[in-house]
Amino acid sequence: MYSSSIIKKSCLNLKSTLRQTINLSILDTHLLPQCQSINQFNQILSQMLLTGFIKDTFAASRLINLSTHSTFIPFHYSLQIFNILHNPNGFIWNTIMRSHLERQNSPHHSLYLYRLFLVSCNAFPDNYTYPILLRCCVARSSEFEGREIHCHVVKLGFDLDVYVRNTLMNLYAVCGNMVSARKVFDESPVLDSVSWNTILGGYVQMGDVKGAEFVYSRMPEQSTIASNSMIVIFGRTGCVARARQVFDEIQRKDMVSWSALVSCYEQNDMYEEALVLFVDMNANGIMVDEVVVVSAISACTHLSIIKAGMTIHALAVKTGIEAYVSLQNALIHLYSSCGRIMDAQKLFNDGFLLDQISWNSMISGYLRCGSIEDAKTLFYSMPEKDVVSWSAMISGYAQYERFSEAVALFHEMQLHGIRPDVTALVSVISACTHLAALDLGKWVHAYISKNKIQVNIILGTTLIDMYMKCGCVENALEVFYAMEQKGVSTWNALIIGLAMNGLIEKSLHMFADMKKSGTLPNEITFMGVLGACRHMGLVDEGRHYFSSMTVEHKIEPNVKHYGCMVDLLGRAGFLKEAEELIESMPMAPDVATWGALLGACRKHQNNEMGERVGRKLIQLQPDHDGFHVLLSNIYASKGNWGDVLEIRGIMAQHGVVKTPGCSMIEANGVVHEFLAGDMTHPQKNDIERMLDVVAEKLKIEGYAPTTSEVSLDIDEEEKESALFRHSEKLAVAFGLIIIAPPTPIRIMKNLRICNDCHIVMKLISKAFDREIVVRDRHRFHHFKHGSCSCMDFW
DNA sequence: ATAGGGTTAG
Repeated sequence: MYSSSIIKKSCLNLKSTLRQTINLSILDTHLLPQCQSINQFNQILSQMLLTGFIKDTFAASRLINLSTHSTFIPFHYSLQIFNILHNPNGFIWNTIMRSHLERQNSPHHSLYLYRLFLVSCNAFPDNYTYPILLRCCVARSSEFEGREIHCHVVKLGFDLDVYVRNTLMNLYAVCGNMVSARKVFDESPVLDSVSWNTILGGYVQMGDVKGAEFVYSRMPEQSTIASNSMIVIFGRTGCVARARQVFDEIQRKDMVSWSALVSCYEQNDMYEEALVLFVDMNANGIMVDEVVVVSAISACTHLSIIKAGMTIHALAVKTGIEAYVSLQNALIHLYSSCGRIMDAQKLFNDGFLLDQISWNSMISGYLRCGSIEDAKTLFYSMPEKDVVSWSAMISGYAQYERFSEAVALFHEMQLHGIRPDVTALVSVISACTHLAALDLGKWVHAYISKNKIQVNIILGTTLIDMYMKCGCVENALEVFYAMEQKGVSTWNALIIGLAMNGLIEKSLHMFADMKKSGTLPNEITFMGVLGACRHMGLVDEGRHYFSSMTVEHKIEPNVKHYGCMVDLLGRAGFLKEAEELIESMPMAPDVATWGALLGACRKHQNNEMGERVGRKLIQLQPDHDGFHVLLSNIYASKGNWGDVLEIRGIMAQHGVVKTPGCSMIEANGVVHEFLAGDMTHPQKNDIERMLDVVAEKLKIEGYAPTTSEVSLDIDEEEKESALFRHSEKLAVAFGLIIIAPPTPIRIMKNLRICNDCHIVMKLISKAFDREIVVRDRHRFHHFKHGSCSCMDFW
């Protein structure tokens, strides 16, 4: 029998052997990385449990440290080991708290453990503990908890440790409290490079250029890191030249130095410079990573240079960084905004965890290339829609003239409680303009005022345009005068709008004001000015403005300007001069130019020229309905039914269908549509009766229908009845029923108002004492007391 | 006796 002391002794020997073996062979620092799998780890762990070696705090420390640093060991495993340890030392506590923060991203657990740590036996927080805890506070962005930790630091006497002080500084800086951060900095007995970088980084993050410059200028050594920070803050505050200067002065530029400058250019809309620098960076053999590549791609997107973008994409693939989400997003944005929707779609479909911007840029990409349905499908399948998604979709509808859908979506957006941004507002107002939905337009305007939304140039101009095109000149002027900043487009909307509403003198006056204000007129402005002259037949003024374009403003007239002049001259009866002007044009006259001349021939009954021009036009654009109709009208007015039939034949041959006249009228927020001869309206009986009343009253006023323009070879009575069912007459009858005076009856027509309807509207305005506003495809007619604002010239 | 901690930037 062995005595117990011998057993004890041999056990001790065994233990020490084991300890040495295991300690040296497995737990030694240099051999630790050899543990490569959970199996190997389990072997070590079970050996230690079996031998009781686990109770050795030093060995346990190594083990815990190993486990928390190995990705193949789940964190809860480490936690279990921690829980069976009897007396974890400070090192173990620190390790497990750090692991909670870094691996679990649960800083609150670390802070909770700290409380247990404080009351545990045989272990005390040390100077390593506090940087961890302070990082936890940063992760929770809790300055309050940070202050508490700061108190402990001071009480326990660790506040002279430079690591602790640097972390404290960082905490205050991240929480935006630069005063406290600066206090810690200023009161530090020892400052190392990290201290300087930290305080500098704080100012950079706050966007405090002065603070950053102050720190930078006083640094004992302006490291690359610090210079990089300066490039960043100069870039963010628009000081591009200074950023460049700092960059040039860096002795040893690293990847971030280059990258920061690329991004500085990119953020300041200097996309060419950004790309040049990116190329330069490559030429200098600097490594690139996903961040700088994203900047470069974004520059390509802004410049719409798809080729460079694709080259960079290839570079990214070669570098092996193509899987980064930020890069995927940037590429999707690039491809979708450059019209390569298929490439974008592929990336999008393969993409994983793509951000909101990708969804939005796919939607705008689809819309850009006209795939509205795809955009719509994507829009409705999005997990989350933000204002940008809604705005993109609404403006897409508006751009493709799907105005009622734009308005409907705007309403839907309201129901979802999304506050519209300026883009959405602009789109919906423009939709209102086209739908003549004045009520909604006014509502949107009120919404803008109520919510104090800044009316920028675009929004203001859109509002002016809307009011002008709805015939509300006063409201338009009000918007105009209230605008702080005005652009060319603003003046243009005003000039064109006034002219359109018959206020020619005022329109030309505004043009003079515009010149006085120093805003340079452009091609559109002259469309408005010449248009104004045209509306009133101001031939001399028109000639003057036309020649002033080249002489005074250095603007070459385009086809449209010529067309306008031809129209002006032609209408005034200067047919010969008009035709000569066409022949003198430096560019090929377009269909509209000839069309203007044809219209003039019709008006001045120059049938010889009319037929010549008409035939030419039909050849030029065989599928245009208007010219056939005009020409056929010329024949019809002469009773030349044979030629009328021939034109009809040509029309049938080319499948030309006369665009049906269509008038819209808004009543109580609902837009009603009437087609010529269309009697499908639910209130058709009332309308029918009202038409009879109108006919009665007009007869008293001495009205006789102008049937000569009806080019149908039918008898007079039928002609009269067809004439009396023109869409604008149906609309006005409906308006007389449903809109109570003194509200004007507002009608919008797709074609130009015909002569007969114009007469009828004047008579109605007198006989019923109503104000009627008709907007045809050209301009406005304000009927009041039997006369029209166009003075019968249109 | 011993291991471990902090900052910044595109």
